[in-house]
Amino acid sequence: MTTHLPQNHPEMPEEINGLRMTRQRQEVYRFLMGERSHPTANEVFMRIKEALPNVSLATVYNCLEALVQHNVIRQVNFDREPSRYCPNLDEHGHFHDETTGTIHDIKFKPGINLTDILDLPPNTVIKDIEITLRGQLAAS
Amino acid sequence: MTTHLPQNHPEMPEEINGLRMTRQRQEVYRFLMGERSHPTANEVFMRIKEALPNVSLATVYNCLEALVQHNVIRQVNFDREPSRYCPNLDEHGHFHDETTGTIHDIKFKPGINLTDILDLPPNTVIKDIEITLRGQLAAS
DNA sequence: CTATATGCAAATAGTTTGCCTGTTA
DNA sequence: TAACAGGCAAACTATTTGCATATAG
Repeated sequence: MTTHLPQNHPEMPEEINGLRMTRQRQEVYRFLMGERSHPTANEVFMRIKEALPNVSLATVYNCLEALVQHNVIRQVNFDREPSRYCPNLDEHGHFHDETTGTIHDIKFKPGINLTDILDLPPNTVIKDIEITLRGQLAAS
Repeated sequence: MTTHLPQNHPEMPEEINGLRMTRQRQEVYRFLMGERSHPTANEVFMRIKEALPNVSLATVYNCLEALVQHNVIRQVNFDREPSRYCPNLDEHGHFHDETTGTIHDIKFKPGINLTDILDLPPNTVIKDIEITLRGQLAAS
């Protein structure tokens, strides 16, 4: 039975996409990688406090922003609700099930290129696309 | 030269989609209908103050929410920025040009049904779809 | 030793709420 | 006259910032 966590996770690289992986960033990243629930900053905070009791919410925000800026995770926004974070870097959308409050990744059907269906002005450089759906997942 | 606006705009119906069109809601709605710039609540507020000097920002928020709830206008959110409001009820997306800060409606190419390209779970009832793009509109 | 990251508390900004008054059906 | 809408200020909440300390290259 271990009483203390090691200072660093051995399987965690020192850097991801040029971002130095400090202990706090490691915990944030590790937690997100194992989650499909698209947690909020506060949920990440609550969870990694178990491993890092002194971590602050501001640091969690800083870590999340650093990871987003370095394309390690994605930030997902639903209306005016708190931002959520997603480890899935594939191009995909998000479905917000109003009944349960859960969020599901939505893939595109194979062979679909999103820009093909949008009537974009010429010479447009798209940096990011966000597709969010809201509705209900009826019981089958 | 008119010195005062009439109490109500003659061309404005008393009700839209079951929503009673008070003087404040009329001004908010009329302004939005003539705008393609997707104004924020504060921009609406600044503008309709010209016609209604005593209007309050809270009332503008209330009017906007009432209009959104009754499907008279749409609310558009970009990341964590202030909500914007759009009089275009057709299914469409929004492109945020980072260079100018402007927002453009993006139509879908003809014959495209959005749900056709999404790999949705069965029995899903979609209430709302939001597509937002961020990027740059290069000078042609 | 210099830059960067953390922790904490305070500040910020958009939005909402409470309460009282005014208006409308 | 009962329900709803408006105006104002205060409250709320997610997020950011300033600053002092700690850590890393």
